[in-house]
Amino acid sequence: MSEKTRLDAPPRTNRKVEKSESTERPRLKLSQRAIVATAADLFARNGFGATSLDDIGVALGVTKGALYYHVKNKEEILKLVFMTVLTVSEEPLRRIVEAEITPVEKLRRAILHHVAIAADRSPAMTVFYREDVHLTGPFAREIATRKKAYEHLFELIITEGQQINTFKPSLDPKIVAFGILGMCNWLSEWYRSGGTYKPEQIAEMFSGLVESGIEV
Amino acid sequence: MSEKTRLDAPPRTNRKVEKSESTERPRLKLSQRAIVATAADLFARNGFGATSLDDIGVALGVTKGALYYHVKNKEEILKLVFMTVLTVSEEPLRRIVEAEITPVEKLRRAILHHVAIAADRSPAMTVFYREDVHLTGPFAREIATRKKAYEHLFELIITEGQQINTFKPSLDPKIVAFGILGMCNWLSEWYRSGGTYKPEQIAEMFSGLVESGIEV
DNA sequence: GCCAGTTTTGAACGATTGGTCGAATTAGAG
DNA sequence: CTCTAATTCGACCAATCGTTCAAAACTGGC
Repeated sequence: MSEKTRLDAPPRTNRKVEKSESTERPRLKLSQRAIVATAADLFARNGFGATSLDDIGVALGVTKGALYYHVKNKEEILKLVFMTVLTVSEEPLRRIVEAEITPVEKLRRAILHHVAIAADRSPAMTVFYREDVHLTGPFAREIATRKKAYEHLFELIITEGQQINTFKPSLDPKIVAFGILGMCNWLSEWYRSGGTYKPEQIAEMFSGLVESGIEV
Repeated sequence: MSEKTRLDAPPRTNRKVEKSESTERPRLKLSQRAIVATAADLFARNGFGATSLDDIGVALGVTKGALYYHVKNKEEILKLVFMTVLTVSEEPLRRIVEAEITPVEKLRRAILHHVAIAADRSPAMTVFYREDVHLTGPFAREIATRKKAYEHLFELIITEGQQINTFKPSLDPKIVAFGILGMCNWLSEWYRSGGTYKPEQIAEMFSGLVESGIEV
């Protein structure tokens, strides 16, 4: 934690609770993978700027100096979080768009795909959309570009559906795409695993809503 | 700016450009209102944790010490940003829900209301949904509560529409409400004033999408 | 049980941060 | 102009930050 702004009455949360006799910490083997996963969690919960390398180290049961053996920078950790999201997102969606199925079916699968990621990889997804401000230089531009490309794939599905007259031609594909993406991305604000619905069920409801609307 | 993490090649953006001969700065009269507005802008662009009080001072043409005459804390600034959002959001939506109009019309107006805020107050809205992590104590809880209440109002509209058989009874109002809110809130990620559409047009497209769907 | 390579420590660094405060400045009323 | 209160300055503080690095600790193969 180590919040930047501390109030008068410092709400210090007790860290390092487990200090039993011999076995000190869980101490899963340190690796770049573990660092990124833990960091994603902390970044999502406390924000990138308010998460110190100390925090990440403590969460892993390790000194912050040790992190630098596996990772170049704090920013590199953030970059790796972004990369994991893109890695699991881009390819599958591309395959859906290129598949030989109806636009309706494409849209359905695309929504399921996106909802599933937003739900299952919730921390990384949250970071992906909240902390892009902290990326700098060429990488920031690359992320922005690939994000746009991803959104464009949704747009393509809409456009295709309009061309074969399955989707209303009056709607602007870009706006519709943004609407759908917003609907799905917002999951990371309210979805908690173990809730009433599983990601597939939510995806189905979203699909139904987008396809035929809410009116009876 | 003053990023916490600096890369090897520091991409320093030139601040303090305007340094003409006599008239030094725009120097609008300093006030709590001005501080909050400027801070909202900076928080939205660079994040709360990465925005220093120095940054806010510079943006206002003032030393950071001066800020403390109008404001107690850095966190109080953040609190005030949150309050401005709630101030313009809650009351109008409540009036819409309580109005004597059809649920369809309520939903239409609610979407317009929400889209307009997300578009017009973009920076504050961005902060509202990105930086809630940095709130602590009772205020954090209050914001969470009022946020939930706001969402619940959307839910109410859906439920009402289902009861008079205008909306499909099969849909879960909560999920639909979250979907609509996500669609609208996502505006702050892509909407830029002066773009192709005005907020009212976007709201209309969203309404049409939600009401009758995308299929022809 | 020794050795080389890998991994972690722990202390230190320079920079920046949010916050404080008395002195200096400004503004307005009389 | 004068006096007072409101406002701002500018220097300062303690804490925390990301980062570095030599030394220590651990590791597996021989």
